[in-house]
Amino acid sequence: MLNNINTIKFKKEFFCPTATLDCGQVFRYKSFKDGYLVISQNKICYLYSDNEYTYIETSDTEYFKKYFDLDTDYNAIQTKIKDFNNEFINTSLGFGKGIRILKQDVVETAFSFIISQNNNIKRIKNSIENLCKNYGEKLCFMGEEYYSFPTFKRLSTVSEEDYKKLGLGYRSSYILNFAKALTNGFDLYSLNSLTTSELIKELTKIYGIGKKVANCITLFGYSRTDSFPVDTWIAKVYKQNLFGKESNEDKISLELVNTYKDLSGYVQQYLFYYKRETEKKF
DNA sequence: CCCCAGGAGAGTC
DNA sequence: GACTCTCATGGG
Repeated sequence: MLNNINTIKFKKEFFCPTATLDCGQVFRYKSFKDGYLVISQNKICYLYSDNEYTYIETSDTEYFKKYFDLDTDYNAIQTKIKDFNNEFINTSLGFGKGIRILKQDVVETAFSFIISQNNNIKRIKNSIENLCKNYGEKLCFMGEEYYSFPTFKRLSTVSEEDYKKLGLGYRSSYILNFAKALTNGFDLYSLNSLTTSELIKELTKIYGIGKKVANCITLFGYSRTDSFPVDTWIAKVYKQNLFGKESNEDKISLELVNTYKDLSGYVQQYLFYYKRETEKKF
């Protein structure tokens, strides 16, 4: 089979590989040559940039054009956010200027963020990588081996003990339960007609998915930018830098969505990336 | 030993 | 509805 690799070229100003990958929305990427290999489902691309452009080399050009949200005008989005005249947020816009919100597969996103709870990003990456290595399909791109994200059917046949051996801890039962539900006909794709709040309500019915993870799934898996996931970093930035008064994470999320509406997801990512990059300890 | 990490479920009131 | 405790696991 012949895999033609094409190159997509895009202005670098609003598309920075590092900012887009390190802002916490995605876990399957690794350094490669002058950039990164980015993997989604069973697809892969080589992402890198020079002084002026960011390049995507892949044999799935249409998939990654959509994945990297190349039809959205991030300059216009930043302009709208600036109208709120919040000094700290505006600083974060400059810091994370090259962030783009990825349009990821909803099933992969759901499994990934179930694993993410009460966990750190390094361990999350390792856990997901281990899932793919053990239960995904081995593939090859530019001489590099990589693994597809496992099907939920495959994941439904793994034992809870084997998940624990991968280091998934108490999340093992969540993963197994969710995989079985999908195998039994629970269809995440069919929920796309729901509003964002209806979606969150449905998602939180799943054992192991709470408000925060549900907001990540609606934002990154369903492209609902009227979502505002509140994790430890956002709770911290809300209190310390936005001087918010709420202390309950669910209330914080509702307040921020009520304020930023369809811009919520963008604001969330700019804030998360800025706060974490300037204060993280590793 | 402590605390923390992109939290959520179960129990209590 | 709210608060609180516990849940694996690795790292600082």
